[in-house]
Amino acid sequence: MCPIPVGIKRVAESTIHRLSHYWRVLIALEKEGYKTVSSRELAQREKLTPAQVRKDLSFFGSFGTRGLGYPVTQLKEQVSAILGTNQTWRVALVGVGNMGSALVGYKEFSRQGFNIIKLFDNDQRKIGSFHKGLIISDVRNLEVEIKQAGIEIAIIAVPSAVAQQVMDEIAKGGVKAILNFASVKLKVPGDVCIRNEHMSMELEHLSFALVNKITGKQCE
Amino acid sequence: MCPIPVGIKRVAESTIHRLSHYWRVLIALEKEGYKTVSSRELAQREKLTPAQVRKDLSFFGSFGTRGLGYPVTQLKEQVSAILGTNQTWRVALVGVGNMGSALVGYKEFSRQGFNIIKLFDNDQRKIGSFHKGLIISDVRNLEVEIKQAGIEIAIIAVPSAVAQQVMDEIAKGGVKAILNFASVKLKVPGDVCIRNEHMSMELEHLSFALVNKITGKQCE
DNA sequence: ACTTGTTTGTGAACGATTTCACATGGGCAC
DNA sequence: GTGCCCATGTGAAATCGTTCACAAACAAGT
Repeated sequence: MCPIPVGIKRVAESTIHRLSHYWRVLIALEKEGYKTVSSRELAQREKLTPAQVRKDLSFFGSFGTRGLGYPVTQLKEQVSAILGTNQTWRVALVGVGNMGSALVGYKEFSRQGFNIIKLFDNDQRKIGSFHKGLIISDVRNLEVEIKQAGIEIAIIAVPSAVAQQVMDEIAKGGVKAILNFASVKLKVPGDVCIRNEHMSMELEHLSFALVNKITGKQCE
Repeated sequence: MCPIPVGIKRVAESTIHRLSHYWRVLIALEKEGYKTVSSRELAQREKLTPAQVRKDLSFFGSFGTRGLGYPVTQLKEQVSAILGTNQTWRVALVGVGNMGSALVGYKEFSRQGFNIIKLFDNDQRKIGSFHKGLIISDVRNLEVEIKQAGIEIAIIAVPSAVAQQVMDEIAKGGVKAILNFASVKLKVPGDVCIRNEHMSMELEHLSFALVNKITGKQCE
């Protein structure tokens, strides 16, 4: 909702989101052999305006060369450092059900440095068993085991009814970043950052679009 | 990005999103026995301002009674009609892999009227077999079978590399609403509405928050 | 019926984000 | 070294979204 303080200035939520896009484009450009790239080219690939690209980047520093553009590899690394994707993160996943299992197997997470290293569930039949090489721990030990493993990010993939409860334990465990797949609004301590992945809401947006005959670009 | 024309006026993207939230709250309120609800109460439950709630709703009509508030059941139904969740939708899922399987089993979709009635994959070993009661069709028949089944919404859960290709077939099949789980920007015809579920990007947002020591509320 | 209290609906003010437009400065050719 | 070209970086303007503040309207009580 409100902008995010970084240092003194404030970044727009949307800027961070676009940064993720830039990062992906830069990786692609590097593969394609580009040495430098202009804000125009970068913008075209993401259907944005060149001005937007320059504003976004200039917020974090002066990465380009006038008359030339941005050095691809270098910018890629700088964006990566800003996003924190130049390091690996220790991730715990709570709820090894339908969705949870899929997320454990989701290659892209680990490929980008998000390593799921702990699994939790409340089902006695699952606890103690292995899932894709990881043992499933009892959710009742969340707080302790999260601390021991030095978990930095937690993914909540439990039924909505117990999500808040799980959330509270995770917070007690000192985790400051949470990705929530349960479709409820969770109460979080002031120093915890939570992102919601509300899949049903995206479908509702689509049905809204269909009912109201929204077209194409206007819908994203 | 840009606002969405509904009739003549334009709705903000964020308004639609909040409408989904209101709908959920209204369902809960109805269960709790509320007959009417004020914008203040509604706002509190979603951590918004009363003015925001009134602006959002007033965009679509005049649903409340001054001095009293909004009639819960009636408003719930009106919001539902606006969102298109008062009807059922025929959904196809392409890519019965890790994520795809999880989505088929995701109860909340069907509970809200989004019925996955067709599955597609390109893996010969899967084609023809049953998955949760649905037969898996050959992705090469996408266009035809989608038309035959009268599919209205498609979910793309295939590897990024083939997502665009699948997208094109879906568009040929006449589907106007797409939920995309592949982490690439897809080119879509002007009259197709696409929503992206980029899970890695949410994690990147979290790692950004951790690196930059963003706190709590500022992060959502 | 009149008055009082409450809450909606909305124009106007405000704040945030995007786009514009141009001065600035580096590369490159001669 | 000089001059031209080009793309960045950035204030200023425009657009978009949120909040404020209040008039209008309805309910309830007397």
